[in-house]
Amino acid sequence: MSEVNIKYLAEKLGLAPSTVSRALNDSYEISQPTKDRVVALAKALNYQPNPFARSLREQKSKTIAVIIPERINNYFSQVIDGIEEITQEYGYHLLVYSTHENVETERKIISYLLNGRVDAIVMSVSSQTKNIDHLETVYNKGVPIIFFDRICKEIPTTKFITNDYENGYKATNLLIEKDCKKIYFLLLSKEISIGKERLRGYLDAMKESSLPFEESWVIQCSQKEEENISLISKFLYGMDRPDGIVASVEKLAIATYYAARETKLNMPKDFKMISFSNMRIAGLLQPTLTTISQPALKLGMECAQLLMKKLTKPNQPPLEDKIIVLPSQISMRESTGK
Amino acid sequence: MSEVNIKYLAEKLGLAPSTVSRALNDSYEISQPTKDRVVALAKALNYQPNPFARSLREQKSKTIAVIIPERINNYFSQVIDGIEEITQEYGYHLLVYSTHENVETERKIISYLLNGRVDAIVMSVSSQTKNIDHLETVYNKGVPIIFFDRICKEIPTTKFITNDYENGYKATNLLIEKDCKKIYFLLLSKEISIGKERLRGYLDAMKESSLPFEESWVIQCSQKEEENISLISKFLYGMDRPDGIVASVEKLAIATYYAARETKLNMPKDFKMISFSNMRIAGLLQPTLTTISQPALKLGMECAQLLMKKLTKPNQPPLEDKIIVLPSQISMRESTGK
DNA sequence: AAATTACACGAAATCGATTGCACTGATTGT
DNA sequence: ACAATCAGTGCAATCGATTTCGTGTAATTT
Repeated sequence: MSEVNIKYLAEKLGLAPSTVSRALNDSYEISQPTKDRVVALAKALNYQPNPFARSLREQKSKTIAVIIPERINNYFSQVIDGIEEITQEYGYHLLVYSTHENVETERKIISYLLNGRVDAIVMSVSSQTKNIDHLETVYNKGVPIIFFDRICKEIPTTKFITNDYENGYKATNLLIEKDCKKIYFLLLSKEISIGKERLRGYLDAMKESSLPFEESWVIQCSQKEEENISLISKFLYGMDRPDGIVASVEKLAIATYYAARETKLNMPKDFKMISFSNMRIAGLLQPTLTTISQPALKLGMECAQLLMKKLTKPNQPPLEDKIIVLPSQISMRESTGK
Repeated sequence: MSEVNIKYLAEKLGLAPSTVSRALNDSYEISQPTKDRVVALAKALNYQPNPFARSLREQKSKTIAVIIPERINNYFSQVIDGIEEITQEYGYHLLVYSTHENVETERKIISYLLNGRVDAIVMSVSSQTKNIDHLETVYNKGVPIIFFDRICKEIPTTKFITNDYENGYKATNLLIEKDCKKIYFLLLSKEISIGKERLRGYLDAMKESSLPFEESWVIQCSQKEEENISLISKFLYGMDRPDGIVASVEKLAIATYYAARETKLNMPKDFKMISFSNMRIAGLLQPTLTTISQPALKLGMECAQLLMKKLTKPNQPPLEDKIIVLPSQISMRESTGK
């Protein structure tokens, strides 16, 4: 590829490779005239240092892995945009992987990353993840790891989430205020940390209200769109259907729209819904969807900022074991009634 | 990080590093018993070869760059999913970059990749891209590059697109069949190759019909959502507003929905619309949107397949200079009338 | 018995950049 | 006047894996 290497430059300049290297790195031991000559030639030949030689020597890759459960999801796209915005400034590169919500894939991806290929990992765990051996391995190897959204509490590192408990609570109360008497909660999977928090908010809100509640109102959904639609349709067909639904993730809200269409029920007349979602077009659905949207871009930026500090400044302590909570925003729309 | 290297293994086994390397690579010069011992220990210690040492030596990175204009777009997410599905099997990694439709960013990203960091580039050029020096540099350096969707015709390499001309033509005729008399075309930017093709299809369909046509019906939109909405609203307010709209990209269709709401016009009664789009929820909009959706996943997979062949098989010729066309699919929905 | 050959493995060079140490010539201190 | 200091540069080792070229042994051939 690029035949212009440091040895070639050295030859052209009548200097030693080491001198060229030091000149390019602006070392104090090199005289200004020499530096100027070196830099000039490097620019003229468009010299680009070989990243692998450098990584090998320095034991760092200037690369960060981002692992997400799915790509077709605005939320994750926005988070990555946020991460990239910051890391780009520092000359870092992003390896992006999707687990497709599959733990086995997650394990495999992680195993590829334990050989120094990346300097750090930013991830949102798959909904299937129960056994966290692979995550512990990462931690034990000393690779900085940051979790976001779907975090793994057991690993002592920094995690970023939104105020899920609070919003689960608020969302539920919002439906209660709108006079809903029977509120269901759609859960993607019990393993997801944020699902749990949102559920906890819902449960507490239900408990505090004087409304009835049954365990079976917490609906465990799957990854498969079709299954979810028929599952939701099933209980919407029932005489004892809910008149309020809290969807813990966007795709369940969408499934509910399809189910509503199938069952010919009218939203918000027959039932109201609120969903956690970062869709841009929530305002174009029929009816428009009341959402709780997460500050995805900001979250990505903060993750990256923290990482960059850790990776680029000398003598940084390990990432603190703490959870940073960013506030979400509720947008009232038609699906919860006017 | 990982202290288990080939030298360490060699020591433990009482062998030379070269022997260990050969054993792990299943060289014919190593006896079976020795191979077994080496492989066993490597597995036991969970030995992972250092990717940089290997890349440095072999002059290849097993990494591919994917450059897209924006992340928050299902189409691109699906393409990347497709690419990843194939490249993962071959042990390749994906560096993903977004240009945010900015040529300067595009240039910068490309410049980072010319030092051997990646073995190939798969990209969709930004809508601003006119000057293609940076793309020519890539080509001249011998880095395999594949374009998709928004291609750069001037570079002699393989490009993947969908049958944009044909679909622009079909979409327009579809509106004509639905009795539209005045059909506008929403264009994102004249620089985008696919925009041009879709436009050409529209123009030809208009020409062939007996309908009137004016140059000003091709609306040049920008990247800014707000600007587009007010631009579209403006002509929708006019007395001589269109009764049919072909949106060349998804975001313009969305802007049109907002504009329709603002101007209190009814779709499909007052005007009909068809859009190129890969939205999953086109069927949930009000009215549901008739779309031409591209085979994004498949496109990604075919790109990757071609690349993998080029990169993993010996003595491959350069990527052929040709355009591969994949068929899109039209989904009729309410926005074009029943 | 000498020579060829197959086999199993080791030594050292290589990829390209960085860096600890050594060396030269000039300047400063005593 | 002679040692000590220092700026400016080169030499060689290093990072970890691969690979070229050998080496030594045993088996087989002539």
